[in-house]
Amino acid sequence: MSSESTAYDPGSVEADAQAFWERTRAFEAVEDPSREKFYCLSMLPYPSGALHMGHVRNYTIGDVISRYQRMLGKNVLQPMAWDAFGLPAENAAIRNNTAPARWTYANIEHMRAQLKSMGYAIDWSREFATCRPDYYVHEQRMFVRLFEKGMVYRRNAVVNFDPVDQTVLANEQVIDGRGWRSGALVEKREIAQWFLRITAYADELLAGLDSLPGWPDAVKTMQRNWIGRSEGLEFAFDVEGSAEPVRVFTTRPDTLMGVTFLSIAPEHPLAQQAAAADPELAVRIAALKQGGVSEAERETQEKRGVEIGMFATHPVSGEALPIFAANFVLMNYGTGAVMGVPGHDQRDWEFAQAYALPIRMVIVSAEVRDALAEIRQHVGAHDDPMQSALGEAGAIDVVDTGAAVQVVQEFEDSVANDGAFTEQGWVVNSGEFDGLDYQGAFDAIAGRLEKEGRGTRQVNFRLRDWGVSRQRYWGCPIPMVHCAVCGDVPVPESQLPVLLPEDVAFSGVQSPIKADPEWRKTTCPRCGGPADRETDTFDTFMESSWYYARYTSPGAAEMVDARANYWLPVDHYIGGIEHAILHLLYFRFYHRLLRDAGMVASDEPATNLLCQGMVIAETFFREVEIPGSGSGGTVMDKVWVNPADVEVERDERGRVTGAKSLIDGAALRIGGIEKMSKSRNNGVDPQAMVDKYGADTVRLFSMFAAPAEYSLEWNEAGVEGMSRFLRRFWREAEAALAVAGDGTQDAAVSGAQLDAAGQELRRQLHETIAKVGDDYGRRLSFNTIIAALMELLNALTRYRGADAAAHALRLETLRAMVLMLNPITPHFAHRTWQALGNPESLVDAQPFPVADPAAIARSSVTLALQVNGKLRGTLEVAADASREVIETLALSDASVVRHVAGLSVRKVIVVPGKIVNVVAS
RNA sequence: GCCCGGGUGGCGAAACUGGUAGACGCAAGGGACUUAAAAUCCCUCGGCCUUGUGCCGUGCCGGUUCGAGUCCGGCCCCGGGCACCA
Repeated sequence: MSSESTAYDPGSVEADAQAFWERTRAFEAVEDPSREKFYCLSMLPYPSGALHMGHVRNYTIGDVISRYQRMLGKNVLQPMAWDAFGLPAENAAIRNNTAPARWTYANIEHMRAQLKSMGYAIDWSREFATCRPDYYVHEQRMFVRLFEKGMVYRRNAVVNFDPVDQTVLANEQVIDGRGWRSGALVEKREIAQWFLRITAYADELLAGLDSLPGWPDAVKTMQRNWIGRSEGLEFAFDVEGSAEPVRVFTTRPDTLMGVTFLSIAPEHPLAQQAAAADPELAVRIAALKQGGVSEAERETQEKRGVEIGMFATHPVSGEALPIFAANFVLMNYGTGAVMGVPGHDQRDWEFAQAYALPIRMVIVSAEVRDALAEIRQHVGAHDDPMQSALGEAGAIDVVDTGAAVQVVQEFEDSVANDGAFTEQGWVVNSGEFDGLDYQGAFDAIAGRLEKEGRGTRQVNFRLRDWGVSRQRYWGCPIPMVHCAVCGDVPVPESQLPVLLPEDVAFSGVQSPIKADPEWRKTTCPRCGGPADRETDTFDTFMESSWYYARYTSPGAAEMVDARANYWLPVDHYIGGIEHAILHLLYFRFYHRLLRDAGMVASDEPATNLLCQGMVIAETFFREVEIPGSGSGGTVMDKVWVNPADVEVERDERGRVTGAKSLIDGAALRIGGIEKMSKSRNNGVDPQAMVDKYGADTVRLFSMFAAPAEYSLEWNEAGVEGMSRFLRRFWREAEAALAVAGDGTQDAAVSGAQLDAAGQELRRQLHETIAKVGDDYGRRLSFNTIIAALMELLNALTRYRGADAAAHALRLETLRAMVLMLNPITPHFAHRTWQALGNPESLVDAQPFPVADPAAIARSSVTLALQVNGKLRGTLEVAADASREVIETLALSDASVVRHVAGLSVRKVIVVPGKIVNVVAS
């Protein structure tokens, strides 16, 4: 920009600014204990091929926070890396007949260039890819050290198994209970896997949530529920004809007398014992293993059970209880067995209905308890009140107890017909425990079983240990050796890393390191005899659990070095809400592992967290006929058309009435707004948007269109609106410079020199400065920042002042606006800042503007005037007007007088600076 | 099924601590400028009617309050997660 008129050309503006930042190494962060640090971290991308809008949104939010903190004078670190191991590389390798490594590295090159074109203030000197040995060697070393500490163990666990392809499937690869490639019904299969003892930290991970005021409540609540601390009783049922009892855990020992059956996992030893003795039963039990392992599938599939022909003994009543192997009980979780209380657990209730098992009510509401007590007075204390109430109702004095009998009858009907009574209540039908409340019955029943040596009170967690074994190739090799003599032996640190070969032929049927008989051959580090390497690789959550720490210490010989404690914990972490539980829990867990290894000094990895919403877009499709399977007919299928190739049609009120293809003009159907995805072909390519409008416009739109936490609907007309705003700003600055010369003169303005319109503009400027600073720093409300700056530009455009003071005010306003816009549109700000007469670069810690309190002060305020809470007008009063004065003015207002006519005024409520409400009746 | 969110004009949204619902932007309609187009500028824009400082209106039903988009109870719908997608 110069004093002669030029159009805003984002291409050259952005290229210049990016070249300047690169040349001056503007964003390379250097540890400096004399300065306050700010570590701003965005979740690292998986290099899937090309940047998508979700990345753009995530990294723009992080960049805005980073650049704002930098303007506050902080020493900001904003790094980037690549979460480079994972399943998609294997799928792409099969599709493209290439090695996963090559595909991954090519994607990284492409996506890095795309990120750079967005102008993010990233310290690229700290970049890494997690698939490189110099990254994963640290992970392997950590693992063998954790093994020595007893934090790692190996046991059997269930996986999805495709019986046709003979492979383990990820949950994502199981669709409607079938393998995604073979279509075969998936089965559960047990295989040996490695686990990290995250449950050893369950209490701490739970308690630590209270020390995170900067995390969203939704995330903390989800994590609390996921960890799921509960207090209960673990106890044993003796089994007739078996030496081994069945152990169960329950949070509801008060319902013990309502147990009418037991459910065990199909893999439970007792089920296996029964199966071994009866081939037909073995087949039926094996059939229960059908279906995937995911909780969602398990909980929504039909509850099925097989009676195994064995009976457990009720520990109090001695009653024989049938034992079922059931598809909803998993061997991995808890004891692999649960007690069945159909009266008070909904799943057990449904199971009992399906298998005609008795439903016994042993807990009732207070109302029913009272009704039973009333009936008891009439039938005598020696009788079972419920039996009497129901069985001998006719014999009871109907006048006195009819209502009570009805209450009990309705309760019983509801449990019999509508479902279990799952609330806590009072115990009935339970002999010596009758009349106790939840806690009383818990203590009495737990106490009795403990005294008999049959059970113990236990704190139980829903959280399970972290299974880190994956039967895949493209991951970090697990550094263990299996020796026939010595068992499982960790690879000595001196022999690390265990390298993953990258130059492999990959068919997808089996991992190359499993297929290659040579790769696994090694010698036992302990006895020197022949041994096999572990051929499983780590869960890729392992890499993403500690990458944030590695950024602080590039090149360190260990995971991190002393630099980590300068930067950590992360001051602001930004990523998608879909990571609320798994990633963010592993992240918090791993930080504690680092702490307990003496590598970091803090307890939590990040003090503030922002979870951004998804990016969504309209979908369009046309229906086509494709040949149907089988007898030669056709079926309708949908062909999805990208929004970039669609023109929507509207009626004269702006409502969408239809859509047609820009390619062939064909009419299209509108499929609704959904998450951007390949399957719906509604992804909008960020690169195309940057090429067309410039990165600043794309950044501006993605920050304006919705609050960071909400879904963001991509809408190209909206992008054009953002482009218009920047062009208007550019023109306004040019016009100001055309009058004011080169803009170097002092722009300081005192309110006294300005006319009323100038004072009003200056007030709005400083109110905007105050609001925008608050929105950036405290509220993280970026859309309202942009709206406020648009309002200010509208006001500036309308301002007609023409004297020297007015021109100075224009420059003051424009300079402040450039600074306020800088975090969001940094290229644009870089150029306009210099044009406005500032020789220094904006990026060099220009302080964020500070509001002038004198400009904001008001002499009068406008109050809303209400009668009985309904708006009846407004009232202009002096800012320091007393309550009495305001009341008097309000009651004499013509509109108020009219609306209270015929009523008497009861009171007048005055909320200073806001409203006056006259209450009349 | 379970856990966590969300629902405000034709659309994205704003209303921050219970205090003037719809700022800002998009779309649409009308106008100006222009040979024309683009660009730009101006006006209108929740619904209803009796056009009034009128009535109704924040998913639905009920409650608390002088006052509810905001708080409470119940329901409906949509989205995220559910441990091997990342």
